[in-house]
Amino acid sequence: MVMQIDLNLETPIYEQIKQNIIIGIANNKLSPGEKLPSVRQLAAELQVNMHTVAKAYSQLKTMGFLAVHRNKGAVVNKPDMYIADTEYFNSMADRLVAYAAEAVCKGVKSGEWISACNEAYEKVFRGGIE
Amino acid sequence: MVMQIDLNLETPIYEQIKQNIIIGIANNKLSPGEKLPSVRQLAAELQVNMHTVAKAYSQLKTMGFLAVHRNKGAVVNKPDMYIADTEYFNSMADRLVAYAAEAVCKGVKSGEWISACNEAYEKVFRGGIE
Amino acid sequence: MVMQIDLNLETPIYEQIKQNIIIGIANNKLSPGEKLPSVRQLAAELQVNMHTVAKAYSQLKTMGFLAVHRNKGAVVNKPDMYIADTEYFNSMADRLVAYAAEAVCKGVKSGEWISACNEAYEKVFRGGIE
Amino acid sequence: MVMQIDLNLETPIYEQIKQNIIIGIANNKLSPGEKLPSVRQLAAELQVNMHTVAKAYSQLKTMGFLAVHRNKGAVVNKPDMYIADTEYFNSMADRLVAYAAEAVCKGVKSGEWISACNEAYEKVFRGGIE
DNA sequence: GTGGTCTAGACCACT
DNA sequence: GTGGTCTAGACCACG
Repeated sequence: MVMQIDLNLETPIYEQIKQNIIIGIANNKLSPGEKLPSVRQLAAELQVNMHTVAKAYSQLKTMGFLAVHRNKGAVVNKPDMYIADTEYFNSMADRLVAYAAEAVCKGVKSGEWISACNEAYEKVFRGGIE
Repeated sequence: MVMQIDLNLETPIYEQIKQNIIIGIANNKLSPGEKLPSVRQLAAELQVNMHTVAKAYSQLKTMGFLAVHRNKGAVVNKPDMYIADTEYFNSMADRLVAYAAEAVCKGVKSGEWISACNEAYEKVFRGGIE
Repeated sequence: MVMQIDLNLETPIYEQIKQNIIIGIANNKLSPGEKLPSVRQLAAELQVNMHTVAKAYSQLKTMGFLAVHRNKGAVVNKPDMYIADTEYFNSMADRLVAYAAEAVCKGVKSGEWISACNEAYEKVFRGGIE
Repeated sequence: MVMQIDLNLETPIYEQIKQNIIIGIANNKLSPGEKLPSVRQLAAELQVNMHTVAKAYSQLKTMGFLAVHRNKGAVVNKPDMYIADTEYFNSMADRLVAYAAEAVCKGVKSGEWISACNEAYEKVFRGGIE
């Protein structure tokens, strides 16, 4: 798995790592049960500190996406470990409002907004039959 | 204009102020040419530090939403000062991908995602004919 | 609030800090809304590293016990932020089984076990009317 | 004796093995004088490393539950080798306090706590007259 | 002055 | 060789 990290971005590195892995899970580049590189390996690859990677892994573990073991490294969990609940739907809605507001201000039309949202979804969708 | 600030949120206060103003512009509670309260006034009203409000105004100025004059205070700009360009569309798309990926992972269906996006847009839309 | 930390224990320092704070909340030495010492302050007091305290605070935040702000430090949350759900009851039961088994092996009588459990509860109970 | 090992748990494998054996002794599935499988045998059965089983046995020996002989393998000790002393009661009390504190914080009532403790005890009790 | 992030290096637990 | 813990020091965002 290739990962895109931009050290100049305001987004913390560990957040970027998290996002990359989440995107990987979403579009099936990372399947449940698949092993991720060790913290040391990934840190070397991305040229960042080991602890930064460890923090990303640890938070993904808390979010339910990964299982992390002392000796076996990090492994992608089965989907039932992190399936959406009502609370998630609410927070998702809230976060979208802030983005939508800026888009509206900037004159983005309803159709443009929806098609951008749709493209984003398709871009990361794991594909296959639902 | 009433502003909702939650000091307990992880989002920085100045970001919350920015978002409130942007939402206000989006749904026409704030019209182009309208004068905003002074930094001191708003700070007192929200019970936050003056610098915090100043930072929000300053960034909104950079984003093109406000015009800030030395003695006249802050005024909402005309839409052509901050209309979306290609660069904005790209950054919007990038940010949406991160959200969409988490949603996909958590099993949110395409229809659910789109309707959430649509609701968010309608919630902040300034109304009127497209 | 006085805190008991034993560097020679196998329990990680940050866990000990967490436990001390949880006990403090349980027996009302720490009330909702009360401010905790800053990470630097507590670290100096306990003679441990700042980051170790920060980790404890951060995990207590995740568990819902604390609200942590960039500038205001850590504050004890209101009880409704961390009230027990079914899942908690189950994990609590599981953890108790391991302890009970050892006690049974060691010939601890049912009555002794129950009274020890009861004493532990009373020792940390916040007192007052339910 | 069937043993439940969950590699995905945060609890170290050797701890899980220890707990299983202790629970076995508690509810009389393992009687004093009974021979346990050899390190190699159990390791093969559980599909874990030999050293892991050896560590569990060794610690159980230190705790007084097992006698381990060079060529005879591991045997369950007689109860008088590991009967509770004051020190054990104190450590048990300390461990219970940490659990009780979290329960109290989370609003678990005294009765709920006691009945959970009681159930845990009954679940592992070896049966018979006290 | 507060916590957050990142880096760095050491030692340990686990298998 | 894996992740976990602890220490330490630098810089930044926030107010």
